[in-house]
Amino acid sequence: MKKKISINDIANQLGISITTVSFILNGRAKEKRISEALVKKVMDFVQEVNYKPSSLARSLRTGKTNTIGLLVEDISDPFFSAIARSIEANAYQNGYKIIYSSTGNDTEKARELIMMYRERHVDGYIIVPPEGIEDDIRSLIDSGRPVVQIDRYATGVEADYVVIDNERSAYTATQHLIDNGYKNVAFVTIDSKQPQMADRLLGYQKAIQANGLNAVVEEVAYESSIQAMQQLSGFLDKQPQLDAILFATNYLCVSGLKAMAARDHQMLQTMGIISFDDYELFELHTPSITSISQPTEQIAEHAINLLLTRLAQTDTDKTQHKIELATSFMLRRSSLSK
Amino acid sequence: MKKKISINDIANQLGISITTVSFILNGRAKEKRISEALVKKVMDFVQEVNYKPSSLARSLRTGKTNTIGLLVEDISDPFFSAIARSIEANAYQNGYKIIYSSTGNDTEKARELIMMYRERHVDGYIIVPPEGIEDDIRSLIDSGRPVVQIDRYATGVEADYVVIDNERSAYTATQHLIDNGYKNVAFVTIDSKQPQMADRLLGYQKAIQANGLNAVVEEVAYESSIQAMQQLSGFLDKQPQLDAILFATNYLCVSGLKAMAARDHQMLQTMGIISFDDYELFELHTPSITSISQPTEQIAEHAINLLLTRLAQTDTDKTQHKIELATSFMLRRSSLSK
DNA sequence: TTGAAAGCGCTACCAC
DNA sequence: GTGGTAGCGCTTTCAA
Repeated sequence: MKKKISINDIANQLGISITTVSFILNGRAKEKRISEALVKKVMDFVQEVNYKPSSLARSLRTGKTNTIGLLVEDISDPFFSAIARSIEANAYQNGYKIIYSSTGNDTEKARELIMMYRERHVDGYIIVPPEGIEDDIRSLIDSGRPVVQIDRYATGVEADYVVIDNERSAYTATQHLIDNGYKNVAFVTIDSKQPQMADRLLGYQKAIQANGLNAVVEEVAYESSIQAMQQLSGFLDKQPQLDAILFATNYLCVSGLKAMAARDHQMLQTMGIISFDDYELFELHTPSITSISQPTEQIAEHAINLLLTRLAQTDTDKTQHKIELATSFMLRRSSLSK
Repeated sequence: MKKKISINDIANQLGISITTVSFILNGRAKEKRISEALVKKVMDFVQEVNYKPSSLARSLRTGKTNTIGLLVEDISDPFFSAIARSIEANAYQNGYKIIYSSTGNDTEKARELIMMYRERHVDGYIIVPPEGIEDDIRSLIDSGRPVVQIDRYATGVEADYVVIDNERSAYTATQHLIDNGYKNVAFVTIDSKQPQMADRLLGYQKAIQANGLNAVVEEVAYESSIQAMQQLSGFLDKQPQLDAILFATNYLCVSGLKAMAARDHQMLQTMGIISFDDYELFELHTPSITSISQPTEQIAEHAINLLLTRLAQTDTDKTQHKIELATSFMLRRSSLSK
């Protein structure tokens, strides 16, 4: 099979030095004014023996691995896997490979993973930061490794980020429910102080306040779908006056739908429902579920572009780029007046 | 920050040779009978300066990168992302990192990706093989790189694989529909000759035949959800006698559900429906959708174990391991007699 | 028990 | 225009 041919072999076979071969291979032939004939000869030979430079040796020498570390909360979540898919496509187009991991939103695990990536000499990072990871991100930046955060951001860290307009989206959704005649709108969220959730809460609260209504907020300590369903079931019992719910994430909404379906099928028909993050089958649900859809492709594109730009520039630009994207309101049945 | 300390620095600081340091670091102190005192001294110092060996240099030297290449059809598909998640967890536990890509079931792209992985000196491969990739996989195996295929397998290649019992699952599902009184059961599949689809078709056909019924098979040239929906809509028009459908994949089922919902909401209630691959919201659909659920965790576990075993053994064991797992039949409303 | 030194394959500085 | 050669940081054989 492939006898693992090296640059040395090429040079020997052709009776020239490896330096020359290296220059030609790296497209610096012109610059070094190497004759066209030689260039062609080398290129042809390289083709013929199907020589591929060892990226390992190159990386060892240059310190660059052309690898990007992607750290999401959970790769099996449709929102994150959609982003992963776009990032991957973009990265490969630019000669970068992705190595990924799921943090499970666990700070310790995320910390370990960052260490591993560091050891592996990952060139840049795209991270969905869990709480408490601030110092690690800062340390990455300080040592010259670019980091782009997505979906949320660590507070007090000067790292680029790409997020959505959470407050406005929540406000609009809440107002929409109110406009459709709902008077007792609850907000079901997770037990987290991270900015994306804080902003969604804020948007909800502002809309409720602007309309002189009462805010009802339920924080779910999300551990499993079943446990969340139970908590939500209890919540529905205790708040019989509710006529609408805004869910802060799609998996909370799914748990909520299950809780309602299990209790009382009628409730599902009359309750006003909106979910953050779209889900393919929301459209097919009865009633179809209105959602706030995040532009996954745009998020991925901005993130990778930001990162590639930083990777390309040699000087360490300290300005922090903050990108906030708009969401799409997917209007369906569940939020209309009943 | 971290001044990138090397094994040389350690040796210098401690006034010993790098050989000794290397032995200690690689746990060969006993074997080399290095004094306890020295070992402790070195370990302490390593701790203190937080030294991490360069995996790059080590890889260059040893030829091992502790990286596994994962090639799936589409990482944003819930089935594949669930598998990816499990594989990742397992791999990390064993000191391996994952680098992944989506092939989009495109042979050319898959081929390129395998080349890239090869250049990167990936130690082993877990692949969902598209059609026409046989030679590339064979070449990988021949050059001593272990490959485990999942979900399907390239015909005529002696590479390990982990799949499910497609024929039996399809047979059981079809028989279940017939048992519930459906007489005109169609099979909706994709335009592919790959073994997993061929086996599902076979199971369906055998069940139909065993019951003396007529087989109706529709092959969808899946390009997009919308296009699939249109084709299925036309199919439903042309086959008004149908009373049940077995879908070969979950995305086909989703398209089918959309097609039915768009045409005639009544049809959704009376048609017998079963889908391959479970989908979280199938349970919440009205009616809830019966499905054939694949054991993603088991698939991932077997795949990674197979691979790690091969990676561990030095001799090239030529016996091909073929693992066929059972599916779970998720009985819900859509397949019961109406 | 420990150390010297040869490479793994490549890039880039400096000579000619 | 082309070539010698010094490393990048590590493992491992051989010697002491």
